[in-house]
Amino acid sequence: MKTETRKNEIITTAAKLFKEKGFSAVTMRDIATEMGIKAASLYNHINSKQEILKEIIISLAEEFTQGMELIYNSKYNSLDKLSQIIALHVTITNNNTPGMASLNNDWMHLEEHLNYYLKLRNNYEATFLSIIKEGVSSSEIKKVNPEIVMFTMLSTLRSLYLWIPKKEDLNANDLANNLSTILIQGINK
Amino acid sequence: MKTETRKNEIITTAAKLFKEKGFSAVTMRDIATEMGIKAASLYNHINSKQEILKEIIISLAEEFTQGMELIYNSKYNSLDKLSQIIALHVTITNNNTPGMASLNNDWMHLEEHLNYYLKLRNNYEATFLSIIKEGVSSSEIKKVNPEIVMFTMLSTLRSLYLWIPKKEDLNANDLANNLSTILIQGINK
DNA sequence: AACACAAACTAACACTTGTTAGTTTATTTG
DNA sequence: CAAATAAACTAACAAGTGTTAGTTTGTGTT
Repeated sequence: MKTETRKNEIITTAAKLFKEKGFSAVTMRDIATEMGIKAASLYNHINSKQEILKEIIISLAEEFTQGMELIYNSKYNSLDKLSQIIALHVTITNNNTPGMASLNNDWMHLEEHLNYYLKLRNNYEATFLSIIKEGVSSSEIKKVNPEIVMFTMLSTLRSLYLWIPKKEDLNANDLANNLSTILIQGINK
Repeated sequence: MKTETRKNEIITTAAKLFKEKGFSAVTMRDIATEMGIKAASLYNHINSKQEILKEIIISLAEEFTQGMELIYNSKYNSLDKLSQIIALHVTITNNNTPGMASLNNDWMHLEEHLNYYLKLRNNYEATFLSIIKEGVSSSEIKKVNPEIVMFTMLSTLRSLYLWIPKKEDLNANDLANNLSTILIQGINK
């Protein structure tokens, strides 16, 4: 595809603005102005505002699905799998912070692609949950409510997009290690 | 004030819609339709769409500020204070889930009241952080990065509005206790 | 009966929205 | 040079936006 480069510039610019104000509050004129062109010119490269959102969110969701599948099918124990899930989130978020903001906050505006997105998300969470339950069964993990464990971890991981840009001194590896320690070992001495 | 009741109905209805689609995607006509009246009628009770958002967010932010002040000045040890912060979030969120969605996702649209909101939030986080640092100093808490600890806890607590409505079987007390265990003791057996 | 008032209404406004059509400009390719 | 193509432009649209003005309706109080 020839226009792929310019199209990607639009998507990147849009994602940055979507992160700041949300999908609905950003206009096509906002995106165009940010790029130094007119709104109508955007349509030489993209078909609609919706399509921009879809491109941002679906590719990320598929990346997570793929990563989770790999981890689930690996032969590590449950706690190591959880650490790898943490690393997966840190890596993806580190590569595309603005996109993660849209994934978290604007998925409900996907319209035609909403069902597909929800399918991926439900599948992701079901696999995540089953890894935790395996850990409880094998006595690696305390007898705690597995859903609350997943909720705690996912909440933290889904918020990474807010914190990573504010802490540029922390590298991705250190952050992943710190999070593993805190989430798995707790903070009590 | 006499019209306080009707005004509160508008705010409650708006908060519910804001939770589903976000502030910017909800129109005054949406809110009115949900209440079975016309958009113009809303203006007998409120001054602007902005004002609705302000009423939702600022009152919650002040509630958190007040609760945090109480906990900070109490004579409990650091870990107990952290448990109380968890309970504070569970209680407030349990009482107003839709409002918490706006607080988390739509604060950037506060405009005139944005600076005041940010002041409250910065103050809240600074106090939170100092409680964690005290715990590290007094050796109650492991030598971990205090900011990452706060980030982990706050991410989880700020996401409660998403999970509480889905788990009506869990009562507030159980949830707070479970979260305290997981966040403070960890999940490793 | 007369009045006050909360709360709804209709109609309209000025502006913003996403998007389309048709055209121009500059660069690359044959 | 000629042709093709990428990428910008101007102008305009139909629909939707928050909001205002002025009016009507119903209910309770003097």
